[in-house]
Amino acid sequence: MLHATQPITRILAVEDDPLLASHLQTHLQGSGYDVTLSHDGDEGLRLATSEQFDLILMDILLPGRNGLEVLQQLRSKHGVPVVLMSALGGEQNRIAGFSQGADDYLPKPFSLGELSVRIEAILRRVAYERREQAPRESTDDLHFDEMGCDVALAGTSAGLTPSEYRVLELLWRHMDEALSKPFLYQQALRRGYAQHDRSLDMHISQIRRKLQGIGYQGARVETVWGKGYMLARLG
Amino acid sequence: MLHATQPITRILAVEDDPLLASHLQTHLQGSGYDVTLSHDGDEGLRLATSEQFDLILMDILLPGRNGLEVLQQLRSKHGVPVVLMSALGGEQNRIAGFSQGADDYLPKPFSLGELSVRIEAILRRVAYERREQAPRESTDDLHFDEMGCDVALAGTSAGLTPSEYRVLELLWRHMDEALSKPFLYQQALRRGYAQHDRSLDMHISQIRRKLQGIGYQGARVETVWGKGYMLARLG
DNA sequence: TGCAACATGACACATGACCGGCAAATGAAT
DNA sequence: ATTCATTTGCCGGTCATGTGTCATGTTGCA
Repeated sequence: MLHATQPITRILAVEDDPLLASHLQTHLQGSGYDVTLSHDGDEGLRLATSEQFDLILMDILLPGRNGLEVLQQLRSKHGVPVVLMSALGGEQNRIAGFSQGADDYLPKPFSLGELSVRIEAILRRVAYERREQAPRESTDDLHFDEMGCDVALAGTSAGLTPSEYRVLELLWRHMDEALSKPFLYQQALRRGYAQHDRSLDMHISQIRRKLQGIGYQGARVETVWGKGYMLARLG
Repeated sequence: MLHATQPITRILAVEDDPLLASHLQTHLQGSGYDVTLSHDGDEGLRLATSEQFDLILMDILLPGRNGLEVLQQLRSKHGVPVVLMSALGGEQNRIAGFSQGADDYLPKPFSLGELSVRIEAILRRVAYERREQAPRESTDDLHFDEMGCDVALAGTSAGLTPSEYRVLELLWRHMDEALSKPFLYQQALRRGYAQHDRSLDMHISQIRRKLQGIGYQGARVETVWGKGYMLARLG
């Protein structure tokens, strides 16, 4: 069940039937997801590896490369959750799908409601696992509120905007490591970096101001001249 | 398989073919359900709205009003799970059914075993959702009248409309938690959320007005900018 | 050191998305 | 036809975000 909008959940739907694809898109967008469509296996694989998605929904029977092959390629590198769909209801396919690492398998026909329920279940599980694996937070450190897109220190929240949150979260995950502008643009702002784009600088500026505003002393956003930005821990 | 714990699950089967209807009744009663038969669309709709069923099983091709129409009428008020049956196996019909809010679609011919499996699955899912959304302990607070679709405070009722009631009930069940617009649209208005849809805002506006009208002070509907709405406890 | 080229910080403003309220249109029920 | 619930369109305001400009700081080179 989707309660609040996360930093925006992105779903890649790989489905060659235009009618079904369109319905998937409409329904999932109505449920608050950012949906990208692809109509064949090769393009799907390219998108899945080049951009960042929270979940991939894929037909098995596809032109180009079939869903199981794409899944296999994906699993060799990525851990992104994958839901397979297929009209081939046979146990064979189902088992093949799961053994390749699929997270769920929907035999056609299925209802769009059913689809939503499964997707939400998987996203919930993934979020839970991530939280479990996350390094423990010390009490006097920043607290990240994934749902609310905000961070807080000892109860006072910084009032970050979603973009600011995504930037800070990236920096936080790569503590003490310089991240390039192109990388930050791609991962946090979801677009390419152009030479005179000053958006990221604005976000950095705001993040600095807001972190100072709540009196955070644990780390500082430092600029690595000509390279990018880095969140540096302070002693 | 049905639990030993009652209450008995009631199913309404709307099917004009007497032979199939009889088979459905026999089989489902054998599985422990209380089955009511109806042979045309109008009567089916009347029964579905006047009595209370846990699931409705309905043919699409019916004398009187066809299954899709009945479903549409039903969905404007009820959330009862509906399973459609049809000899028309086309994608078109299937998708039409789902987009009207059907919970499942069985292309004829189907086995009675298959039917049982699907019914079980749906009932399980609905039970699960109910549990998820179990209402919180109501103190000496608002009194929810599920049947009348209204809430009251110390005897004075707010005069909510059905939609307003469903929205408020959802917010109530998730007290102090921001609910996204897509979620509220999906759950309370039973459709997807599109960008320039103002209906929910209107309902929220009315709910605020009516709650204030009966002098309710226990909680307030707050807007979480860019996220959705939240019912926040006060005091 | 002095200078040019460029990256960055800071500010103001433009754009578009989101929200509240009103009024009118649509739809369903009687 | 009338009434009520619900949806849609519009206006004005606010917020998130991107863009343009200028000031400041850094780099590299003479």
